[in-house]
Amino acid sequence: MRSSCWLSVLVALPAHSSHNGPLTYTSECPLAPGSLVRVPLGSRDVPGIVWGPLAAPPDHIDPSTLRPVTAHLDSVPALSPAWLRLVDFAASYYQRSPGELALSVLPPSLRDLTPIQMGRRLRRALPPSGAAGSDALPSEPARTLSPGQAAALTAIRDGPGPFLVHGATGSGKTEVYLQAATDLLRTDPRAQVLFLVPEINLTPQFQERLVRRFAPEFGPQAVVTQHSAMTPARRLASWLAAHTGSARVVLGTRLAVFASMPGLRLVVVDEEHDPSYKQQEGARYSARDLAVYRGKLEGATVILGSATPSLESWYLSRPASEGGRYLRLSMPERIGAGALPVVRRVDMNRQSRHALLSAPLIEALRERITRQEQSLLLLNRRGYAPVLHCTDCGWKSECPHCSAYRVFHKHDRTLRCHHCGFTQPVPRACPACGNPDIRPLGRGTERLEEMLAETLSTTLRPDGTPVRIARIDADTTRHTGALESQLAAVHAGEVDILVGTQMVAKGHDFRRMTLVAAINPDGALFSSDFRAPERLFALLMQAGGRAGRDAQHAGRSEMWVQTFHPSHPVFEALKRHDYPAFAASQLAQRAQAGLPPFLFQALLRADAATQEQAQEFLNDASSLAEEHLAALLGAITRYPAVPLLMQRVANVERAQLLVESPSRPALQRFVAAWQPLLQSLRAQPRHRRIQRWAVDIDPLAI
DNA sequence: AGCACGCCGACT
DNA sequence: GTCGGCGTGCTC
Repeated sequence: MRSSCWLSVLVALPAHSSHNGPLTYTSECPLAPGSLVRVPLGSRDVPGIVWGPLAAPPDHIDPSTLRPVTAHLDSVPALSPAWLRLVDFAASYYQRSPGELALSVLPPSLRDLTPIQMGRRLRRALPPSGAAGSDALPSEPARTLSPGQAAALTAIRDGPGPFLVHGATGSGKTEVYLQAATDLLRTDPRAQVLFLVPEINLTPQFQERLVRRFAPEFGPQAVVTQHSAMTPARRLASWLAAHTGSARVVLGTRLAVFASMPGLRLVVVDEEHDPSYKQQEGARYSARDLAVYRGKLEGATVILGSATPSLESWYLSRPASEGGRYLRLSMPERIGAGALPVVRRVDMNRQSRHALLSAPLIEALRERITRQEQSLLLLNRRGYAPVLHCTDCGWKSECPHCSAYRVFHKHDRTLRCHHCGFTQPVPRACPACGNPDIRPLGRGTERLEEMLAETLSTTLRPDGTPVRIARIDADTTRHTGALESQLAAVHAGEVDILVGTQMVAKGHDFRRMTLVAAINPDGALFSSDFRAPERLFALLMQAGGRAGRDAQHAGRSEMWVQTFHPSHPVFEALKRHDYPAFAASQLAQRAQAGLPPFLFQALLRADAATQEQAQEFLNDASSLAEEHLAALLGAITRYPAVPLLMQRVANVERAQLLVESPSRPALQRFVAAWQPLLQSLRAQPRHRRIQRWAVDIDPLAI
């Protein structure tokens, strides 16, 4: 047997290993780019992806040391050139090795199975869909479009895009996506459509709707889902269905932006402003931004949709005459259910000093109970109280491992760190001075639920039974299925007042809910995070959208905001449901302060045992850039290393260094040239104590 | 990232 | 005398 040709092959070596490009192997027969193979690497046998044929082995290497490809997974068709180009772009843009990125976005079974196991797996046909029981769902016909929807759909059919569909909750954005998709699926029997959503378990209604709409016309296997929480077998089956073209519609989370789809014609990014589209570890890619790039690469239409777009996308959708690159499609009217909720601000300066619930809000809750309507109270802190403190010596429940307080959870009497998980029983007396009088400080959802029960203990429902209060947060939904069953109870009308964190503000329609109240949203107003107001506005708009979607209750539904700053511009804009005005004022501030989207940012982050070690590494990296990359620094601003806001987590000190530039290409060139310097710096004995370092391009928080 | 090779402490 | 600690260094 003789090996007659050379191949470059991607393997999962990280960017900060000495060589991170494709490796060269020999093969008896030429293999197409995108073929899945297994190759020897040191003493291991690892999965690889054929990058391309090589006319001759690279000259820096002795050809006789080259090793042959071990196996070819020929039961799986090769990945397309377009897919390889997407991976190549993403790897270079986010500063990772192409091999590491490519292998990390494929289903694990594709990496782990040998050709024989794969062949066996493929013969044992498994229904690919994650949407089990789809045939039981009644079909849903296309709906008649409002003028606004029809105009948006026409624009999407005509133009190349990308499109930013801006429409309030209930304006019918989804129907526009569905009809745009239906068009393409009907015209071209090979066409495929990709729907991206922030969190799949928060949008079961969306998933059902896709199945009801597309399964009757395009077959029960036409819709598949892709997200990382699926079992390996299902994930593989879904991936293969998309890869072979048998699935026409793929619904997935950010990972699905890398779904292999040979017939991709349309990508929809729903709730495009949602931060979960940005991967927060490993390759820190933005699935929304990659979706736009992928659309351009493959000639597929891209639709971004939101009621509260990210300021980046909003700015990119300014008029083309001003440099905009997306086409903005606005759908202002709320269809069917009618009016948007009335926004009411409660000035907490006029309420009794430590009241968590203002008197008018309590009154409004009582009214809802009388009318047998539901209310939702949002408080973004789980647990009973965020801190426990000693009235005598001032001790506070700090976490010994993190720069954070441990949260008091009353139901199991524990102090828990929400960052590292460190949990202890609540001490009987102050650990510092022995004083038995230790008290909770501040309020979380658990305490709100308790206070509410006390406050309403004498209030009865019309049938004479007590008020039913439920709480949904990360603590009550720890077990699988718990979230679904609790939401089902709310939908079934078994709950009068729902207390929850922001996890209940997303995705769900609560038909009988006529009151949504933000209990204490002020924290975000004066946060050091410049994106905090944007996130607050999106959250409150989205939360308000939960209310009154049922025509029967429309017009009576209200969004309440308890605040010490009732005239703050965020709340003024919210009151008018005026996202464009809010965006305009935020953009003006961003432009003046020199912040994104008017410039581009990258973070260099480092973890070490001490803050000094971490910062030393970053500042040395900065000096190294000064020394060696002077020619690239023209349009670049570097800042000194600073501790992260959450400085220490699980005994690891974290620091970061911000780099920014008004020019994205200039920032790219600089960071790419910096990378090898950073690797050599990390290898120096002086920086041996650095535990991890990473580059974050377009960071969401600084 | 793995995994081997390599040179120093507590165990059968 | 070995088992094993994790510090450097290489992987086509």
